[in-house]
Amino acid sequence: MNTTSFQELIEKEREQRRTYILDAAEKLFYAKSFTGVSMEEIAKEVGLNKATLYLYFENKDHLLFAIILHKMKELIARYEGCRGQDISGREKSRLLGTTFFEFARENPEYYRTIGEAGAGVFKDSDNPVVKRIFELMEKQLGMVRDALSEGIADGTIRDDLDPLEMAVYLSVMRSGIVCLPPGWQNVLAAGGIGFDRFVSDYPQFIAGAIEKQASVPVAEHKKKSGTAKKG
Amino acid sequence: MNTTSFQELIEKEREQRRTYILDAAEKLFYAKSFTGVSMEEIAKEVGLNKATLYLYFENKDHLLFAIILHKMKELIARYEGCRGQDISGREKSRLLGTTFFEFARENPEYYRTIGEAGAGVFKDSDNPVVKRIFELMEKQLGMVRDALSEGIADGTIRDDLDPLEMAVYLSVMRSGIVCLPPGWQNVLAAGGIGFDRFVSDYPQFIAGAIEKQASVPVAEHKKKSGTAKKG
Amino acid sequence: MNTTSFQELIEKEREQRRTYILDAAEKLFYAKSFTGVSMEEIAKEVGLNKATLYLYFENKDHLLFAIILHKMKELIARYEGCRGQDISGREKSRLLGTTFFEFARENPEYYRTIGEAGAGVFKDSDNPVVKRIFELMEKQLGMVRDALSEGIADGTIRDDLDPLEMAVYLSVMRSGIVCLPPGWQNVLAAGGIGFDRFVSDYPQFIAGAIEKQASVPVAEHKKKSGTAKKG
Amino acid sequence: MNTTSFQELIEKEREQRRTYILDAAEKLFYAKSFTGVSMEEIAKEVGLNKATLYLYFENKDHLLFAIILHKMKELIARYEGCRGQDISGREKSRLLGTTFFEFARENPEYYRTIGEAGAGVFKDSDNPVVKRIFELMEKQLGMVRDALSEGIADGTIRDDLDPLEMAVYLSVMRSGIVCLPPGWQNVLAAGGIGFDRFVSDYPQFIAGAIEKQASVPVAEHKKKSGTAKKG
DNA sequence: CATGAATGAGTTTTCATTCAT
DNA sequence: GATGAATGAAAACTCATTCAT
Repeated sequence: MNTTSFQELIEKEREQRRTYILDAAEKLFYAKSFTGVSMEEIAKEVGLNKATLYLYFENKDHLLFAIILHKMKELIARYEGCRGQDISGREKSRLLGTTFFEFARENPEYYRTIGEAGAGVFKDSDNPVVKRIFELMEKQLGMVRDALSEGIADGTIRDDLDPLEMAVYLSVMRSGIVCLPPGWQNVLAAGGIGFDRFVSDYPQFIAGAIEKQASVPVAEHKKKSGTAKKG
Repeated sequence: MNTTSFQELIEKEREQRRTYILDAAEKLFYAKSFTGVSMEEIAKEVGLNKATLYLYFENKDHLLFAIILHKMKELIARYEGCRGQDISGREKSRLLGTTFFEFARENPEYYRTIGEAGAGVFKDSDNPVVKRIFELMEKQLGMVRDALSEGIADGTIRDDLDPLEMAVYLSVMRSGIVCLPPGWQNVLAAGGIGFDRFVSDYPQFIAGAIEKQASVPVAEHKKKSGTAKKG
Repeated sequence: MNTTSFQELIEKEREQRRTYILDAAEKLFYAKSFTGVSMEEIAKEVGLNKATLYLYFENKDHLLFAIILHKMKELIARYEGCRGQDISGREKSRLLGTTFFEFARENPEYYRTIGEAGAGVFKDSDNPVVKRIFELMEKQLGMVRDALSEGIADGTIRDDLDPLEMAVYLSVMRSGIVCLPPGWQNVLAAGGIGFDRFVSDYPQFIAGAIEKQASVPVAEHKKKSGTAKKG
Repeated sequence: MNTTSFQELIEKEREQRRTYILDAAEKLFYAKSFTGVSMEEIAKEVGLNKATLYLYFENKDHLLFAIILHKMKELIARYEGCRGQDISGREKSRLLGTTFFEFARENPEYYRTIGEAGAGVFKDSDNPVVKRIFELMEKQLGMVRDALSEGIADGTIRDDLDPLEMAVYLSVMRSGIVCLPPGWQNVLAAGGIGFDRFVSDYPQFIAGAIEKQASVPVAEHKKKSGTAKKG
């Protein structure tokens, strides 16, 4: 019995070719930058004619969009893998963070690339692909927010801030870390702190910002007025 | 008595013209983007010949460098204005944060612009100007770190993390916030959280991450299995 | 009884598809221009593959040729409909003119399109299709000429000019009118003369150029020096 | 005494270079067609870099515009040379016609070229250059109309048609003649009528269409049936 | 017959940069 | 010092056309 029709085979092959192109483009974008790579180069890399690329992607922008879409879906899939576990909201949030950093380590140049491509690429917000990207962004943030909401409900996450807001703080932080500009990276290194340690110390740093505290932190004390400098 | 020599006068004029050019370039870069603006446009804006720009700046890149340098110096100057106040390290750190956000609000496009210009601009790290920029980055971070160190010393800042590391976490967070990508900004807005609130809530969020805690946070507990949801 | 063989059926279908393509191409050419329309667009319009078009027309040029051929045949058919009427050569010539303008009004974009496509399309004058077009041009002109000849014979058309030559003058004029460039059209409009009036006044204008005059026109006389202004 | 300032010299040189470019472009456009010539070719022809062309003309279109403008001005200048002569309106109109054909013979490819370029080039009717072209068109037509008006006044031109309308008829005819498509040209040749004769016979042809007639033309009469349907 | 895929050659335009004056 | 002129290199995108299936 023929389970895959001829049509499906054709379609599959086409999809594969698209993937080849995408992979080549991705590789080149990472090596240089989005604007730094020409369609010509990409074409040469895949061994296709420049014009052929336009049969698969209507735009240079759309190449980037496709990459972004792909990566977002992958990350969301991993996030979804974290669902349904019997853990506290706090744990779940941490798990999402770990998942993210794992993903980022596997795609070290991805975030830098889209950061540099700049928001200008998404200018045409009517474009369905751009819309889809925004939707996925929302979905991703929503998953982080949901974990936090659970944590608020189960008392493991602070309840004095909006969970969506916190989700964005966390996301900003996480992507900021994986995109750490070389200047800062150098300073850290000069201070004896490698990038890996920087990443692995992060959960400890952020914990206090999101967990529900048993009691109030040590009160502020004026350096001046205070007789005791430290206690 | 003529205290300024002829040479100095010449020099001063030259400096002034440099500033004119820089101002024009800045304005245009913000309005479009670094790559989106041509030397031609800048020249037209200042009313000079395109070639003349090259008498003041060896490169288009150097225009950007000069802007960055200028802004960094300005911010550092403000940071320095925070020194010598008789406040706790915690307070000082907060003050630096506030200073930063104030500065960012006054230069709303600056961070976006250099973010989009991308790290690629700094490729030539042998260039003395690039080196200088990296030095100032280090200096800036150093000032944040110093405030944190003071806080560690006076017991207002947690002492289980390296202050330099924390300084970078904070910087990442702060610049991430002021460069919040439109996608996330939209999601926040959809959730009823305006950008201003997002910025002003930030200190409350981050406080727990940097302050010294009086006691351990609430322990993790199983969400489901736990009889008590919240204790 | 089956009078049409299988072969003929096939042929008929093929002819039909050719017509579909032609119609689509015509429509698009009129809407934009010959060069402004791509084979891709035409293919999409008919719902066929681009390559398929080349099974029916060896060239993009040949698409235009076929359209021209078709239109010429149609016009010739109408011209032929004017034959055999019991009217003077003068009347017949006028009738042909009316027929032409009627045809032009029904195909408002046709003449503009081929005008813009330019004579360059017919460069390859060895091509049989191009030859055929030239033949039909000749035939068309011949019909106008014949009407004029009849008129010369019956005394309704001036006899001091070669009828073929006059036929070309008339044709030039007619096609010039239906292709009136927008610039002139605007000037006319500004002078209060609409295009329709311009067309309908034409016969009155041209009449004097072709009819046999009973007597010599008023002699030229000096405007200023002349004592008598008009004789 | 220096009557031409340095500025003027510079300006003059620039103008000269513009003219060089224009001449080259004109030559090439005539040899092929407007769309058939690339900026590259033009640049090569003048021995300049492609980019340099854009310093003198903002567009490929503007190259054509400049050529058109130049030619129109030249023709208008010649038309103006026909003014103030002490001749009848009829004579003046004829003179303008002769002037036009002379001009056209000196610029044999010009009219064909702009005809083929098509009205599409003037799409952007807001463009000041396009506007200027339209103005000159109007001016040109106006001059023909004025001659006819004079003729109407002095009784040498028929007075039953609007002079502007007649001016357009004449202009259509004239430009149609100089742009005579090769197909028709061939037919004429086959009939033993060379292009030159075709042009030189034209005044005789058109005379009856514009001159005031002393009497009514010979009435129509039925060719065959003879008895006269119309009396 | 029909088509999906592929392409080579081209097009206009842009830009940072240099150099003679 | 300032500039008008010039340019080489590139870049994104298009299109008529071919060919294997």
